[in-house]
Amino acid sequence: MYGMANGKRMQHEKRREAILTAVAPIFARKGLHGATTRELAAAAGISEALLYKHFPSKSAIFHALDAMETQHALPPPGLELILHMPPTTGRLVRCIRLIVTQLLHGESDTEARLIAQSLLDDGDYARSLFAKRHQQLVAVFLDSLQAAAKAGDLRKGAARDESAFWLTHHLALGVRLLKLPMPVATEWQPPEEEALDTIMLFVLRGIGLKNSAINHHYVAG
Amino acid sequence: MYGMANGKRMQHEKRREAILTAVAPIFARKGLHGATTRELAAAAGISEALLYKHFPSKSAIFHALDAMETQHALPPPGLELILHMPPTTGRLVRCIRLIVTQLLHGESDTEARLIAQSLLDDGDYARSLFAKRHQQLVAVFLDSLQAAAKAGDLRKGAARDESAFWLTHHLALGVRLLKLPMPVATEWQPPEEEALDTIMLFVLRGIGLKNSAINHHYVAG
DNA sequence: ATTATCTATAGATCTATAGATAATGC
DNA sequence: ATTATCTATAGATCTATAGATAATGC
Repeated sequence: MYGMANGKRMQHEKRREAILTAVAPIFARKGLHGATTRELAAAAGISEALLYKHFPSKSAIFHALDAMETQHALPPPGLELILHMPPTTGRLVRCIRLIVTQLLHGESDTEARLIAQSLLDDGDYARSLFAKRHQQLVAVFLDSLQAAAKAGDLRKGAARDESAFWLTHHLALGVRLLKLPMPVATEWQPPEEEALDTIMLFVLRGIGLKNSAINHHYVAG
Repeated sequence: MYGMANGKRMQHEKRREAILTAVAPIFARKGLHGATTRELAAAAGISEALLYKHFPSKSAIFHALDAMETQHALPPPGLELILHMPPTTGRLVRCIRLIVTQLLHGESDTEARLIAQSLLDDGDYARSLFAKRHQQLVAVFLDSLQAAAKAGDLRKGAARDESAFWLTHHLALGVRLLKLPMPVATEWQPPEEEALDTIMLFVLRGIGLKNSAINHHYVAG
């Protein structure tokens, strides 16, 4: 019984990608050390030997996966739109909504788990993913924050630097990570739409927007 | 060369605790599956065989560790004080500061990692830890929020339910988890005091406190 | 006499490779 | 003829246990 098991033979490059895609949930759940080559091969529907035709070691697969995920990390839908808007309070609100929804709903469990795994390890993956994702977004955020300040939409004492961006980011990421296990790890479990709304208002107030600006630029739901 | 290696012989119960304490950083970093019994024994300074005199399996050690950490989870210093204050805006601010500092500075890397490991697994540990830690605190928080509302210290639209508590909690936890890897996984890296201050102000605004109330009840640094 | 501890090891599992086979492409 | 794939397996490591020894407590 030598030869192919399932009759599907792929080109080298295709197979390589298929492996990385299939293997992601395993690494995401168990981490580099917890995942076994047997599990990885089973998930990819191939023999363990074939894994090693494509990668020299288990950790090479893991790092190739990180690289692929980073490369495939698309700018969130809606970024293009925002990039070409003039800097205003309205753009600031859209920018924040973008960050929050991307982390909260735009990310699969597997992606979120890979971030958490990275934080428990050397952080390389999280760092390069954030760098790639938010490079443009931070600039847009700061521009718009500046504009909001000039328009008089910020309360006294509101921060004008990137801290507001990163607190928004970290809050959304924190909420996302706490939703990972089943059942969820927190008592606070509102339905999706309500959660988004609550977080958005918390953040908009948190960065120092006045009520008038919030009411004008943010529409719930 | 049979017998003792380091000449230290302990009573059963003492040794059990010593094992769990010594083993915590290993499980925290590598997780249940990533840690090997060899590493665990080495960390505890004993033979692998002795591990199995105290616990029936590796995962039993892991769960015993979770149980110990949950049990040892002390109410944060300062809780006692707050419990006996009358519900006011001032108490609300102290309560928030307590949550934030406990997560941000009151928690070792090992403890924070165990939480993250739990979120990647079944979440049981995180859930029971939070339940134990915050049981009293949530009630205090809600009381005080109510009082702040009555005193006219809340802006229009501010939430009156536990969502404010949990967003505070999740933000602080998120920031803490992102600080785990070396180097840190985020571009935003202010010194400790500045970070605390920035987060506190973000949260106090986020839950809807008016500027007057913030200025009156929160003193930076 | 009891018990805390060790060394040694069995058996399972895991990582990685060698060598064979079947599908593809010329 | 090349290459994608498999089976089989070596060698390392891992989990857990058996059986021996040394310290403690009576």
